[in-house]
Amino acid sequence: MARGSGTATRGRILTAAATMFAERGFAGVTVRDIAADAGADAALVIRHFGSKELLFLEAVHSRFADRPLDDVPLEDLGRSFTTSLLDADEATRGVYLALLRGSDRPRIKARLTTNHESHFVAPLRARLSGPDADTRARLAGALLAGLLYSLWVVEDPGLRAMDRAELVERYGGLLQRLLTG
Amino acid sequence: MARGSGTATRGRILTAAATMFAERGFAGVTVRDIAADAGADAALVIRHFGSKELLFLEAVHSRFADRPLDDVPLEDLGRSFTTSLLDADEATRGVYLALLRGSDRPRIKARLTTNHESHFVAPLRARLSGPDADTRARLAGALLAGLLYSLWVVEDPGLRAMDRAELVERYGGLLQRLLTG
DNA sequence: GTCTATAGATTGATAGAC
DNA sequence: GTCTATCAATCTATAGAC
Repeated sequence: MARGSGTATRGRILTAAATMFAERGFAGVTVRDIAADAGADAALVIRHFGSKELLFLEAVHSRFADRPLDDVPLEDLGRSFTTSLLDADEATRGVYLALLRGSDRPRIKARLTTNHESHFVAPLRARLSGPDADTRARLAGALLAGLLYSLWVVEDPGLRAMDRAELVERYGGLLQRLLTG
Repeated sequence: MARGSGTATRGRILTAAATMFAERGFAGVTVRDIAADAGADAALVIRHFGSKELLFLEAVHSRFADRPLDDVPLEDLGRSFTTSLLDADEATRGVYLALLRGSDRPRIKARLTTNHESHFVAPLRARLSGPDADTRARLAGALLAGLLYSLWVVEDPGLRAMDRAELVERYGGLLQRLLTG
């Protein structure tokens, strides 16, 4: 067992925490809930991770596809990235919502910010060039975040009912125009 | 005093609640806090409003400018709407964040959804025509929400540091292209 | 209408035995 | 490393006197 990886119980707690936080958010889960799910004791959870918030930060990791964009032609980037976001699985959505709704806590907000940067802005900027590459990537990040926000947080019924291919074509097309004007 | 408006105390509770919820969010304020700020008793707060959540829903109203768009030429709509959002005051931002972070509660999420519809989508759709007016308005709503999300929730430092006029020009210009392609 | 008092439940976190 | 027991501090909401 690797150094610092702790016991099997620690691993079970981490797994339980990741699942439950993604399903019910930070406030919706108690330390006791996690302990019960992991077949352990509440005191042990705190002993291993220090606090509920530290456990949250350690357990919850965004899982947006790491780098599915390297092989994509530059002119397909907008639609391709949009597609990959729409294909995000339930757990990924859950983590996103948990971070969002827990963002009144400074450390959770900080995590949300770095996630936004590393998952949305950075991958796009890496494919762009020119003096305003950073600006375009950030504007594109805002654009993409708006789509997820509308679909997953607000749950705009009109957007949800929209044909997926048309959504990719129109929103992804708009993104593409921003990236390679 | 108008029928149903209740007492002066009721009004003070409502005012205190609106202010404090906007500043600290739903979870960050207790009924006791509100009562103390209103110079009343916690029990009275519940007696008047039934529950903390009902008080929240009654006290918190989004204040995005109601309809500043009717006099705006159609070709300036994108930049104009973007500008008005960037000019939102502190209290408006607070309400938006409180709704967002409280959206794990079904009734608060419902409020967020209707606010999104009435403040972002509906005003734009009212100015559009054609068979896909509704679709374009909803996509535009997502776009705008993404900007607020990036600036106010994620607080993307790159976007925050950006020149305001350039932000309006680029993001508002993109919105304009979506509205009147 | 307003208050005191308190129920009643839950929470995160700690102390200390084993 | 794991558990029992419990602290100590919340919180929302209610009952009932005035």
